[in-house]
Amino acid sequence: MDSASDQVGLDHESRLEHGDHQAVRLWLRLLTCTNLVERHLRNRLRKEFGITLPRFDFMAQLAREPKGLTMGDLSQRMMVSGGNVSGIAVQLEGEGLISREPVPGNRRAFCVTLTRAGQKRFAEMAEAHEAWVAECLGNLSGTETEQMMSVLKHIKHDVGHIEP
Amino acid sequence: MDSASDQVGLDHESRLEHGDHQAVRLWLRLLTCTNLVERHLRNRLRKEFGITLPRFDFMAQLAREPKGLTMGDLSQRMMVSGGNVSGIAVQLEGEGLISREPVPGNRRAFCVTLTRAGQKRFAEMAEAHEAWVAECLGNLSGTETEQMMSVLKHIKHDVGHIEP
DNA sequence: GAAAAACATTTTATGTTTAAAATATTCACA
DNA sequence: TGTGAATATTTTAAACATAAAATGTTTTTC
Repeated sequence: MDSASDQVGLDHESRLEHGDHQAVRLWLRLLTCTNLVERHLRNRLRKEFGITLPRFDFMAQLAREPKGLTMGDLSQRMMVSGGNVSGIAVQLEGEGLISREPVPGNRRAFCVTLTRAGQKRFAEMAEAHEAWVAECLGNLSGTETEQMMSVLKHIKHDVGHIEP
Repeated sequence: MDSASDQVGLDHESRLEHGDHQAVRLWLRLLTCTNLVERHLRNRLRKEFGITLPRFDFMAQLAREPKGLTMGDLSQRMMVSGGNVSGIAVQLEGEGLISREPVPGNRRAFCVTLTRAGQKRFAEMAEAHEAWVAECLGNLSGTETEQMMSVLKHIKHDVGHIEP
C-alpha cells in the first residue's frame, strides 16, 4: 500500500495524459508547487496576523525602501495593476500602517512609506514569514537550491523575450 | 551597458536584502517566474479564445476524464475553493460547454462532463495552449527540465507534510 | 507660450477568489 | 431506527484584480 508520503493527492498534474509534452508537464508541476506554497503562506498570515498576502507584499516592498516608493513603483514591483495598489493603499493607510505624502517637485506622485507602527508590525510578520518559507523550501540541498535558482533564471529570461 | 536581456526589471525579488535567507530568495524567484508564465498564458487565452484561465483549467480537467468529475473533484484538482468552481460551472453550463447531471445513488453530487461542443472547443484551445507553454518552458535543456521536475517533486513532498 | 503628448494616480465597472455560513443528503452506529 | 457526524454543493460577503476612463500634472514640441 502507498505510504502517506505518496498520497500527494490530485492537483493540476492530474490533467496530464501519457505523451503530453514535457514542457506542459513541467509547467503544471511548477504551478502546483507555487500554489501549494502560496496557499500555505496565505493561510498562515491570515491566521497568525490577520493580514492578506497582497497587503503583506505591499508592506514588504516598503520595508526595504525606507525612503519610500511611489504608487507606480509598487505596482511594478508587486506585478499588479495600478488600480489594485491604489485600493490596498487606502486600506493600509486607514489602519495607520503606511503614510502617503506628496513628493516635493512632483504633484502627481505620492511617496508611500511605512509608518512607525507599520515598521514594527512588519518586522514581527517578516520573521515568522521567513520561517514559514524555510519550512517549505528549506529542506532542499545546496545543489537543489542552486539548480532551481539557475533554471528559474533561465525561464524568466525566456519568458521576458516572447513577443506580446 | 546592459543588454536588453538583462533588463528584467523590478519584481518580487526586489524585496530582497543582502543576507536574506536562501529559501526566501528562492521562493520569490519561484513566485515571479510562475506569475510571469501564468500571466502570459492568461493573456493569450483571453485574446485568442476569449476564455479565462480558470475556465480553461476547468475544461482541461474534464477533457481527460470522459466519465466526468464531481464538483468536489474539480475543486480539488484545480486547487481552488468549492464556491469558485460552482461559479465557473454556472457560466460554462450557460455557454453549453459542460453539462451537469445527477449521480445515480447520490443526490448530493453532480457529474460534470464536457458536451460535444465543449470537447471540440477544448481541443482547439489545448493545441495552442501547449505551444504557448513550450514557448515559455521549451527552451530548457533536458538536464534543466529533469532537475526542475526533481526538485519540484521534492518541494511538493515537503509542503505536503507540514502540519496545518 | 500654447497645444499635444506623456505621466501618475484614482475611479469605475466587471469579474475572480476566498472563507464561512447555509442547505441538503448520506453515512456511522449505538 | 434515529441521532449526530460527515459529505457535496451553493450562497454570501469581503478582498483582490484587471482594463479602461477620468483627473490632474509635467514635459515636449512646434
